[in-house]
Amino acid sequence: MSAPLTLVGKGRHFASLGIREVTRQAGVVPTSFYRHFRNMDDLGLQLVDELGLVLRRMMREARENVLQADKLIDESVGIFISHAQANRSFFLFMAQGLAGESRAIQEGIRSEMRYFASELANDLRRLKLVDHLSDGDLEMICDLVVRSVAFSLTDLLGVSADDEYQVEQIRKRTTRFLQLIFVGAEHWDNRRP
Amino acid sequence: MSAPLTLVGKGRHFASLGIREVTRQAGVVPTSFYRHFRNMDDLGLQLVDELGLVLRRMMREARENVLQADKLIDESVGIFISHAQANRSFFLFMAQGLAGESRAIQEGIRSEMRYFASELANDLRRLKLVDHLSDGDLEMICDLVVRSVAFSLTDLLGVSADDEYQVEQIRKRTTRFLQLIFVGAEHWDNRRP
DNA sequence: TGTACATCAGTGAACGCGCGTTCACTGATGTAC
DNA sequence: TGTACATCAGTGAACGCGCGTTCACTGATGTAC
Repeated sequence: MSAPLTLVGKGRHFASLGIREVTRQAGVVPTSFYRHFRNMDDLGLQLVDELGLVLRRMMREARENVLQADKLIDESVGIFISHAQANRSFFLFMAQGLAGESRAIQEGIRSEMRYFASELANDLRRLKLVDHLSDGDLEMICDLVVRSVAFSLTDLLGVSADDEYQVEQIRKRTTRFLQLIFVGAEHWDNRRP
Repeated sequence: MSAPLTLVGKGRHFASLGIREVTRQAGVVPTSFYRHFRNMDDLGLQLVDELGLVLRRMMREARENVLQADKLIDESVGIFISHAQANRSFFLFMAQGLAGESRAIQEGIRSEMRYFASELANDLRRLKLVDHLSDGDLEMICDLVVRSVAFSLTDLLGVSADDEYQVEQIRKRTTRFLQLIFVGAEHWDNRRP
């Protein structure tokens, strides 16, 4: 299962991978593929499941480390970036899958993102940071946050992992995006009386 | 050149298209491909150029139709959605290319988005809506706007074009995203004194 | 403890097929004199 | 106006190759008695 990720990490698109290619990378005969997966789509879906685990691990780490509310954004973005670097191939796969060929994979990734957004909403409620917002508005705001971060992900995956200057730029920019969104959230109820 | 777009419109991923497949769709013998393009990447780059034209046309229409500042968001989102529907395949190609195989295509699409963001910044300046923002902050905000809209695009392309209910949901949601961002923009200077 | 059997990941040969790319070609259209 | 030539999109046959998938197989590991 790590073979396709390796190939994706090397710049290939998941949609263009073939069974022989994947098994070759895995150092195994093509026939073995069918012992584990019905076809490439099936493989993709299993990768989405594993992606879910990676995201949950990331979320847990964020929860453990973000203690003060005022550092929330900075810390979270930092954790996100370090996880994205550590699981580059996984996140590349995720970015590709969002506009991918298989509707099922697309849906899987979307649903991971929705889950992520709803967990974020829970956390913000728990921290009592968003008492003035309705559930619907909070959900919308968390969705926007997750999307912005996901888009930053594609920036991050576009630059070399050890280009520290660029990575730092992306970190700063993402942080500012989130700050802006939260400034909007603070003043949101004024707009919808 | 419209043949690959047709295939993308049918749910295929550009990265998985072959020369024979494209020429077959175009109703032409495979050899003819080489009269026009060196390879699939070359084709992709030419599509990016054409995509630029589509975006510019959309921008022009938005400029002509958005006269009152208070309707700016509603109108722009409406125009965006109708163009996205009218050029579905083009925008699918764009969404795919962002995480695609070819670095050159990726860069091309990114640069279109940057151009779009900077034009938006100009327009907002011209309308005197953002006098309190520094150039850097304005640029950041416009970037976030463009990204949010681009992400909504992938939502839109995921639903059937004639599912009016879903399209309307996406329209509303995108509008709210932008409203939130602009509320944040209004109060932004408070945060960075 | 030893024997018999089930399970299952991986093997290797074989298949027919569609792929990208080459080549010399045709035939329509535009250009020069 | 008519003739000669250049340009260029499209043709069709051919090539070698890698693809997905099938099949009967091997050999290691776990389980039952």
